[in-house]
Amino acid sequence: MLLNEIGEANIYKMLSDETRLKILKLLSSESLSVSGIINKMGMDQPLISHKLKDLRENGLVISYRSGKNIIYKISDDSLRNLLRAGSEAGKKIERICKCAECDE
Amino acid sequence: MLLNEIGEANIYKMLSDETRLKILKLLSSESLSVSGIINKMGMDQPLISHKLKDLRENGLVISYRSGKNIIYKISDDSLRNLLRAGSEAGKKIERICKCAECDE
DNA sequence: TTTTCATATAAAATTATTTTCATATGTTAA
DNA sequence: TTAACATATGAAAATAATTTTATATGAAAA
Repeated sequence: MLLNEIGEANIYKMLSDETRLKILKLLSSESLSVSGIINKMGMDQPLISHKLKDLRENGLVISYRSGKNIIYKISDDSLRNLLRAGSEAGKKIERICKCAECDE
Repeated sequence: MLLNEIGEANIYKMLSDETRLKILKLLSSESLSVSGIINKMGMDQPLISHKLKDLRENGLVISYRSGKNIIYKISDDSLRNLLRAGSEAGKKIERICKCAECDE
């Protein structure tokens, strides 16, 4: 991951990975520990940790320790709006593609 | 580019590339021919054509011929909302990163 | 009907991302 | 202070995306 450049495209890059996107969606409704996330996602611990690192280093999530656990939460409400807009657009585009000539 | 799977993450993938993002932003305010885009972007023709193909095959833009030229336009208004939400979130996250411990 | 212009495409070369595996670190419980 | 737990990290392996170069296609003008 290229961490040095910060910018809008980076946010999209973070969301472009299915795993990171799922994690962020989980965190958009509740804060969770790493093991909480691992459970809900059913994926390997190091993979989840790497994805969390990506999200953290790009500022999309924030973490803090609570006893044994590290809790992750979404960093800003504007990301919830972004997720909404993305899922809106996703539906629309999907419909467009069903009829038209994209992918041909 | 993996074209077979369609989905939300794909839209984000399209926007995660600076060049594609710039093109889409251009097209969000006006329809343009390929050469129009090439001029505004100052980049090589095959590169732009490839990026347009990505965007087209993923349903984010639509094209039609007009005389000698091929005109590209954004496929749906929901993408304009998405771009707005993305740039909002971008600004917020940038601010968060300026203070906090991301990227450390 | 050949030439020109605008755009697209294929294939190779380059570069980046993702995943996995092995291991390290730091906190708490014993 | 050792053992156990939760999480992070590094490095290799696997996979994917981007860029470039060269060439093809197809519409329109000559």
